Amino acid sequence: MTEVRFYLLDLDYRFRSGKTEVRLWGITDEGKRVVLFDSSLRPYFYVVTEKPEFLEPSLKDVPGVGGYELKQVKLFGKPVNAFKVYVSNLDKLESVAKTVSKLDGSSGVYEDDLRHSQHYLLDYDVRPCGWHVVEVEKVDRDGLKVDGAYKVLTPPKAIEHVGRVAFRVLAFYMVPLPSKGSPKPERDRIACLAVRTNDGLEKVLDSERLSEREVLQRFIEIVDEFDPDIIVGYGTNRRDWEYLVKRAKINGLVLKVGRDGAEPHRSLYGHISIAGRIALDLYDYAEDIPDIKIKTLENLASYIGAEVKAEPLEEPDIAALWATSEGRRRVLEYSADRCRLVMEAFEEFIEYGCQLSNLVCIPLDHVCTAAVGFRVESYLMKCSRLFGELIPKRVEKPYRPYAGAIVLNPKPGLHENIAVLDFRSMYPNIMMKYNVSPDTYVEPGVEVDPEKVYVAPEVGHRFLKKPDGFYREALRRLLEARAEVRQKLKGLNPESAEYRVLDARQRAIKVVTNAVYGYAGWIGARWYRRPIAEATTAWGRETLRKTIEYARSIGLDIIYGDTDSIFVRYDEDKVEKLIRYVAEHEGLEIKPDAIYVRIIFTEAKKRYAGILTDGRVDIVGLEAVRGDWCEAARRIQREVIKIILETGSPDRAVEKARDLIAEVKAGKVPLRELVIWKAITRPIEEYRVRAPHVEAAKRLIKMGWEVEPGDKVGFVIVRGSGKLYDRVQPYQFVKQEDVDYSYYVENQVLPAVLRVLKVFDYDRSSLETVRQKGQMRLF
DNA sequence: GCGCCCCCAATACCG
DNA sequence: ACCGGTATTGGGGGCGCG
Repeated sequence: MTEVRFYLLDLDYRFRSGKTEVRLWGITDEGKRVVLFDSSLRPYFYVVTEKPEFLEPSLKDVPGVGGYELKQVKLFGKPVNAFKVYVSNLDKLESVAKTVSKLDGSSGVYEDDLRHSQHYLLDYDVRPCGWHVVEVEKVDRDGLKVDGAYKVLTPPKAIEHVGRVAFRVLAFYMVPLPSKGSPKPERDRIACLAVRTNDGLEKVLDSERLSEREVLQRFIEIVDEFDPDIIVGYGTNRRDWEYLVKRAKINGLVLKVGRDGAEPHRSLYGHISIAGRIALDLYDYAEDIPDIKIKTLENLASYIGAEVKAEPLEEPDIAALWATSEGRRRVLEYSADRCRLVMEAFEEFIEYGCQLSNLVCIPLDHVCTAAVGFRVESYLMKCSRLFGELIPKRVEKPYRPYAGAIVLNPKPGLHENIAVLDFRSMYPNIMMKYNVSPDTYVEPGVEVDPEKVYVAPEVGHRFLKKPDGFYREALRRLLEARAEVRQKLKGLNPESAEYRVLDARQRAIKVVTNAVYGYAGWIGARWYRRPIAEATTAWGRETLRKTIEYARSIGLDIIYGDTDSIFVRYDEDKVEKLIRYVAEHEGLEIKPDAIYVRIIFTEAKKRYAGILTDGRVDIVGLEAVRGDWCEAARRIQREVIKIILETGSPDRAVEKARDLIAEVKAGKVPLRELVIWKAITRPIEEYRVRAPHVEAAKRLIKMGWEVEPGDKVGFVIVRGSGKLYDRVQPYQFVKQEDVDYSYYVENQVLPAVLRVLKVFDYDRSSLETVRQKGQMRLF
């Protein structure tokens, strides 16, 4: 018997010699790559019953049931009896559960909808991207690409951090050679494949110097020799892995890159899995960053501050470039550069990814693709075990909207010295304060001593004051963990490795904390309870109203407010007084978040721009920060805002605006700045209207390009007659001379600029005419 | 046939 | 495949006008 300390990379399971065997893929504290086999968890599900003695005889007779035990568990906080039913053959679990659910005396089956590996993570003290200690015995298991294989004798135990894990990381970037439109693996071969490892290997496999078969062969060999723990790329879940697998097949090869010799495969959740390794797609990372409007690798690179060295290429140009030796050189350079960017972005991401994976208990490759709701849910599932809560099924419920937050009408104009006061984590703290939780909710009609419940304003939902609800406990753990991490951060050097880890940890905790309220109101949630979300926003509105009322009563001038914030004319003493009041009377923390030296409000809510004490300009909600306005309009609006905020003089902004507008009018703007990007949100045939971006998408599709929901299409408005949708072209096909500049002036730049200038009583006539040498020049 | 008004679908933002 | 609140644009229909 030996003791092994290991970091868990990934886990999967197999049916093997009559048992369901979980495979834990990890790295030991000695840097050995290992796999641990654990067959101790028998597949199971629960059946809830009111009359166990009535259900038991028939349960006994159900074929496939391999034992059961009666348990006291909870369902939405309500104690219930349930049999934990073991099933010897995992494949039969579904059908056995179905049979059992129909037995007389059954009040429903639970947890039959969880995968075996999920049960393993829930029931054992095991977390992905975390360290564990385990008692094992060495076994022989051929054909696995590991330094050691072990049988688990007693289930692993999570332990505190042992040391840094030194992952072996391989980045790759594939360039296909499309013949028409989007590249198709059945038709179009690979041009080149750039590979790079974090121990210094850099290679571009060129299908001109080698054959495509040799390129793929070499790639498989590199994976085999280097034996990476993580393989990372950009757009790999959606395209590259499937492409490589298919091209390999066409070339008579099998893309054996798994540590068990298997090919990559698509998992139940949509991402690509590679046995024993983590397949990461940084596209998913980019998707999580709202500041990146168009999710290209270049934009991700510039977001993280990485330098793009090779000239970006457009996919339609690849084939033509590949035909010449000079062009080919450029493609090769491009792929190598992109591969480097993938590796740099990986470095930026990995700490956060691991922390998130560990926190919510979803393996790293899957946590990246998982939507926020599922991350929260996974966290709650792990917490639910501490409560003896059964995990509810996802059941379809009708959508019923409910009231949300308050937004105040701003006072339009230019204001000076404005402080923004924010509630710290308002919704999570409200949920904790009033014990808002699925298991403390008292249904209408149930009689309870009014002293024992909190009653939400406006909506009247009731929640037991005691005991602590499941959400209260789950949120408390998050808030306390974050506070603890932030405390530790204070004493650390921001450059240190430990700081980076802990900072990533606190960011991960924050993301999950802030999503719990939204989760509770999501009809797809296992723990969906509309009254929970409804009560939370009701208390939120009440809290903000009371705060505003008090602020006014002490003479603070309120300029604006949204959900959990108020903007007031900064008066230090009064602000202090307000903070104390909120702490004492609401039990919540409000803090000055920012102070604007100057701030502009239009008539509209959720749109303003201000300059901070350090000179930074903040733009919120306006066209300048929207991805669906062309860059020219955004840039000119940004310029106007900047001048007004820095100088306080709208006049000067108007002058500058005239010049910039004249440039657009004269066509002195790069085409790139005229592209309008809009997302396609559904299959194209489902659109009921002829919108410009939809027409642009249709044109792309006609030319062999794939446009799927979630993709953004870039289009330009060209000269001609008819509706806009008659004059729209995908930007790739537009020549500068065809551009309809007057559209851009009238419908993009002027609206964006006037939005701001109207606040100062300018209208389009102030921008329209430019007096020059005594002459009127009209647009 | 044209301009005007209103409504609606669609998108992206804020917190 | 996280919530509700919000602003905005462009399409399209109905209406009056002559």
